[in-house]
Amino acid sequence: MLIATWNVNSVRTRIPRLIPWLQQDQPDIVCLQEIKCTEEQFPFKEIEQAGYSVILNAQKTYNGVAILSRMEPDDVQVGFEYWDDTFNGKSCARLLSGWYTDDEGRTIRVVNCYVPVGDQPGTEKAQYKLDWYDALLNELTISASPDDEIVLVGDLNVFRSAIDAKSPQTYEGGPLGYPLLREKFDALLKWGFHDVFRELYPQKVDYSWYDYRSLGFERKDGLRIDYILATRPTAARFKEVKMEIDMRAGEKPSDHLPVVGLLE
DNA sequence: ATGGCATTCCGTGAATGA
Repeated sequence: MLIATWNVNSVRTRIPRLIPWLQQDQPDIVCLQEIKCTEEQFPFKEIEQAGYSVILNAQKTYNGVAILSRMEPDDVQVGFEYWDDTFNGKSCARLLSGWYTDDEGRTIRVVNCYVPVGDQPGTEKAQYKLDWYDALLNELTISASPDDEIVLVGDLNVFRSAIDAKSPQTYEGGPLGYPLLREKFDALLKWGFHDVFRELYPQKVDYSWYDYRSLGFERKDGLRIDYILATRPTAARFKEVKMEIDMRAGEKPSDHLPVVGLLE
């Protein structure tokens, strides 16, 4: 089974890249972030015609997450159950969970996250990001066990260490990499998640995002900020994780590329 | 040291992103 995560930076704009990719790779479960549209605006027709069911936590203009799947979900949780995800008085659509049963009858909980980007450490936006991580861990602590089959994926907006950045000096100490933020990420690992890519490939240098503004892709200057995390029993079944670098090239790419895991 | 590109909207520049 293939499980993918992709920050598409507008699902409507990305349809000409998304549909051929779905048809070619045939991922079984696809978690999208930054769909940037309401449910009414969502391109159901094209995606359903490609053979996918859709669940949504949608929002006008900003954020928004979706899970596409070749099988129907058994259950859905839209957003947080135990926290009000609001920033500057506006409700944010950044979290969506679905439960899926594979051919062998195993049910997996898939948690799709679009973590706030934040801002320089110490700012209000940075605090919202740290609070978001706390709320996510709280949800899991209440409603799940590290022995469950769980895959937590998405744009987690943090790079773990120097190996996850081409120019760590550019990004170190900024919105995506400082000690307090990494403590929050590490708390997920401590709870029981495994960074599947890094555990499969301890030395591999691969990035999931390249800045549009500084022509990061052309300079091969990226960050690994999109992740597939899994609990122990599930992590042990991942045989491969691939960054789809070709999707960053060509016409109208997202600034993020799809990360695809092969689950046996 | 700076800015650069892409996306959205009751838009014609501002806000947001990482």
